[in-house]
Amino acid sequence: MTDHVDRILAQWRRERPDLDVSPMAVIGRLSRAAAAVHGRLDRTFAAHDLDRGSFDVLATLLRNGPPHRLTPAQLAADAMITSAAVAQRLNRLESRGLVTRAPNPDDGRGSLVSLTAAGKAAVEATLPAHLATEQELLADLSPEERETLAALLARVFHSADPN
Amino acid sequence: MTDHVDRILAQWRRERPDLDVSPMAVIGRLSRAAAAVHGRLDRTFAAHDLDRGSFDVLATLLRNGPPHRLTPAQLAADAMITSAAVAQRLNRLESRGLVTRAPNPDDGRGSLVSLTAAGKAAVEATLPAHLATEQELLADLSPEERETLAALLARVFHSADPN
DNA sequence: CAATAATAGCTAAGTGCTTAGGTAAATGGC
DNA sequence: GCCATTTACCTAAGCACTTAGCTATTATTG
Repeated sequence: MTDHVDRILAQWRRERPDLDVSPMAVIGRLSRAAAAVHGRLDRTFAAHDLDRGSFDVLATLLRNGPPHRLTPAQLAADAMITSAAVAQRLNRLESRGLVTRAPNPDDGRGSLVSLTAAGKAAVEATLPAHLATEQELLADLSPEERETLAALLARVFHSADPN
Repeated sequence: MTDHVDRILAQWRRERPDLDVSPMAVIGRLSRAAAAVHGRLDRTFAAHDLDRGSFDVLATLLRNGPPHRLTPAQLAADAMITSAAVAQRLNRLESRGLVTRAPNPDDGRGSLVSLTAAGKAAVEATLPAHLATEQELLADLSPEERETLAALLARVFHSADPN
């Protein structure tokens, strides 16, 4: 019942009993859980010749519905990354023929990114395995516990990123 | 009461009602919460002329107690990173005079990393602000909720990284 | 309506990780 | 006691992000 974070806390309490290190119990486990989960998800993506960033872009285009077309700025906001990172993800995806870029007829500065048939096929082939991996990661939690965890994480997110 | 992840789930349910996307509610919020929390923590580190990786190494040495000395392998295991990443963190810290490397008398292959006085001062100066930031991130959660969150995250971690 | 400011998207350079692969020392089997 | 294997640590190269800074277009404002 005692994990790595428990041992870290015990060390702090021994060396610095004057400090309240209790928040580390939560934040430390948040970091480690996210890192471990990402490692596991990445294995599934790699098994389908994708990486997390590429899947993220393709899935965003797919779930937005036909005609599976978004601006780079929309993709950046959705993925919580910079527009420069989106440009580089799109370079990779475009060179693999999974998306195409076309000028935006409504805005001469912008472009529109579309899912190709191959891109749609790639994301649709990966999606069930990805969801199965996520199910597997949550298999030990009851529906109520999942609900609780999601709600608590949403509140932490809000504290870290108000607005 | 509806956040970005809720909107993502609604899109999936409209486009792909055949799929059970419920695990995304948890995993998506875990990713986003961790990213937002890291962003907030990094601001505090930057305000004290450190980055997360450097602070992590210095704090690990400090909380292990006198003589504040560990092997690179111990630091790698603690931080869940490769030994190559530790070597690079140590290069940076050593060049700033915050740690020193010395040959390990008990093992000719290895070295021992020690916190310098300047390194100890740097981490001790940063620690209270770091803990205050963590407290701030959890301010909206009751002690019971923090306990619940930590326990649920520990179980997710265990599913993602058994052993 | 011209000048200024803001916006969209890109490339280039910097950062910190990973994987790959090298060297040197310790360990284990025979 | 030797040789093969393992271990500890490192550098180098690759990767995906960030920040900085560019160009082109659109929006604003006097």
